[in-house]
Amino acid sequence: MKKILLVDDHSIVRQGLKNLIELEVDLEVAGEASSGVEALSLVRKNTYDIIVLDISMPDKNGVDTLHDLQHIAPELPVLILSGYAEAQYALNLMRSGCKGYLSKDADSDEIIKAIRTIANGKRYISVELAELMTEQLSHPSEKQLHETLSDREFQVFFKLAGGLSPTDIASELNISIKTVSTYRTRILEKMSLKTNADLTYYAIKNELIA
Amino acid sequence: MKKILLVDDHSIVRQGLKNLIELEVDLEVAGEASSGVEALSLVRKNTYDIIVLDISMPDKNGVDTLHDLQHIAPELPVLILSGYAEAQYALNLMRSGCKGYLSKDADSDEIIKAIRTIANGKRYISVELAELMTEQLSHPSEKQLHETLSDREFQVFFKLAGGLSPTDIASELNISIKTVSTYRTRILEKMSLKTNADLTYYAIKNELIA
DNA sequence: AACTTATGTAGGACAAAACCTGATATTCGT
DNA sequence: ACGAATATCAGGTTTTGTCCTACATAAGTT
Repeated sequence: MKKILLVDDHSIVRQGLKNLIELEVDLEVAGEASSGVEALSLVRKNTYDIIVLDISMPDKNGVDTLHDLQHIAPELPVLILSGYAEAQYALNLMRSGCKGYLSKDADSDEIIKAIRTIANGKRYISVELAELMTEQLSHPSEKQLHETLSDREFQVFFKLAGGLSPTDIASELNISIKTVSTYRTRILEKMSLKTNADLTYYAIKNELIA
Repeated sequence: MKKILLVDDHSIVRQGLKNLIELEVDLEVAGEASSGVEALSLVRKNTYDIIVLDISMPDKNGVDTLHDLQHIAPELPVLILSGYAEAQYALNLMRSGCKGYLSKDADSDEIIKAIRTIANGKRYISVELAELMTEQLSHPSEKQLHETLSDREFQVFFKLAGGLSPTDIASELNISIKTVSTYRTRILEKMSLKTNADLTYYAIKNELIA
């Protein structure tokens, strides 16, 4: 009987997972936490075979929680559940030591399968994630995404993220708009992003802009 | 027996809600949809007493779905479930005609209470929301910027902030790009902002997008 | 009722940006 | 030192988007 710790700030989600899990004879929900802090304290007190962790929680997000878990219980395997299909998040998390990453809209079977695989000490890689990883292998890096940018690219990235138009950027840097456009393409490519809004998003989340 | 239609792209969430609901003798889940499109088609075919709608869904987000629902079934009351912190959104959505607004981390009792209240033709206002509204009433001048947007403007604002191109938006809403552009101008004007990046920034800082 | 403002909608002219493609530099591994 | 990879730069073409204008209807005011 594998003991599972569920961590998600939404009780409905926990409820849903619990239900799924209780249909399985070899799995049981041995604990629930609605926050990262609570999760850490449970892990200190009890033993579990696997922890299912939501990445986006208010007080202490999944990323930080995962990070701390690596210290207090490095052997405890973690399955990350994500609300979004956030691509590169996944890779960062896998590198940070989680054993699997699934989007919340994965179907029930896949979730159960992932839990079981991970509880048995293996890694679980979804099809989407596998694709992403091979894609990333073509431009591998331990660096932060934006650190792989060249000097010039970073300049442009920064300005685009701040909402400057290509025209303005071109004139500030004394280069052609075409050039700016080329950099933009490369930046998006390197960072696996799609739109300027993604750049802004990234810059805010990484505190490159206030 | 009140018939409920659940709309959420995460099967786990539906599962969780279903469980809660099935403990109540007077409520039953009469349908489930995992997307806005599916929800609309179910609403055309069957009758329900209430629809519980997640705002953040991939194909057609809750804002748009709510908008369409007002046309095909103006009498059908809607309870919006939101993943994000209540506040911001709520007022816009209430104006757009939903009968209640709850965050997903509301506790079970509150969710059931909201469903029941709304299914009986009343509005459900959570304590937080009520506070917000009275606050608004006492200082009407201090409206959040985005609350001054019209229905349509808000739809477009949301999409622009998320990085959708005018072309995409036009096609999603079945209006001309020119119209989208007009809305954009009005949005920027009303909010005293300048660029799309500002919109993204605003949306992130105000937790309209995660 | 007359008048004003807000809203939803586009057309056309023009401007801007994206995309594809290709040319020089520059840097780096071995 | 030399070839490979990376960075810097743009032209041409096509796609997109913006801006200004306009109009009908709804809603609100005097």
